[in-house]
Amino acid sequence: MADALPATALDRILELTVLLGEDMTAGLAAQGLTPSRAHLLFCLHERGPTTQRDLARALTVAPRTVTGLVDGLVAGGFVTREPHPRDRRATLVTPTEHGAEVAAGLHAGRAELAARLFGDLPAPQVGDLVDALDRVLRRLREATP
Amino acid sequence: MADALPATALDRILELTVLLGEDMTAGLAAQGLTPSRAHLLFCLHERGPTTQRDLARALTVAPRTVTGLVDGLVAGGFVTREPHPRDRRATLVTPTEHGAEVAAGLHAGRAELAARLFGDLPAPQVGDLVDALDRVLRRLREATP
DNA sequence: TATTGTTATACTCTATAACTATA
DNA sequence: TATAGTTATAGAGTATAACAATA
Repeated sequence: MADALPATALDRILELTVLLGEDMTAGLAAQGLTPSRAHLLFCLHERGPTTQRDLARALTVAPRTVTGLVDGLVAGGFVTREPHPRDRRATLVTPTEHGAEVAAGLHAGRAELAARLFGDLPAPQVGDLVDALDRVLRRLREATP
Repeated sequence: MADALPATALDRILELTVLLGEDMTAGLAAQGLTPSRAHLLFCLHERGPTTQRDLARALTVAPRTVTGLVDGLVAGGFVTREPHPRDRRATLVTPTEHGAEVAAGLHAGRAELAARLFGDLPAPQVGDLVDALDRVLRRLREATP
């Protein structure tokens, strides 16, 4: 029991991971999205219409996985598959109006959650927290390249 | 762009979530475990031989899910199903010698990871980090009961 | 010949419902 | 009647391999 502080810090982060995951998954489910589909939709929101191939690369996921995710998003009315104007093999996954609104909402929701979690803290404390997390992230990347 | 600091803090935590998850999943996979199976094995390590029913309660998971997880752990030689001494309906999931060793290793690995991430930081800084995370966790629990 | 997206197959995790054996 | 664990079925996410159409 010489130094339990690091272990406590890790415990808190793991707990935060779980709670944050549950919170976000529940919020997404309320809109008819799974985390993976939301990730794809969000990606689309940033990049505009994109081929499935490029989506697979952007999400570091197998092409087959994108087929399934897009199938689900099409069924839910979030995106459509449009023909690529110059490559008849490819399809351009394109957000519908509804999909674009939801994606914008996700973006706003993220800022809202951040405000809920950190908005009340004095800025210097949030700054210190960010610095500490940066250090931890750096160490994690060093050991796991 | 009035106050991007909370958003940055959330970004860091989400990134940490992803990296930590990958790091742990890879470590578990190297030992032939998935995260869910490791969770069950770890639970068993803390409680000793346990019925599947109680495992389902402890992991907040459907009984059927426990059947599948235990099937996998039995196939991997981590646990066995032993008859319950007083209730012939129930089985006591029991770690094998190998399973107990792996579980102990998981425990040690967690402390190691904590040291890797936070061991070099001065104790007061780690303390501040824990405090900040506690505050965030409290807010998350308040809003999501 | 290389690339895009598909079908086919398989595995993990999860859930609900119906069933068996036991309490 | 209630409980423990199973089978049966289902759906999400992921992966690999083989294949079609197109480049």
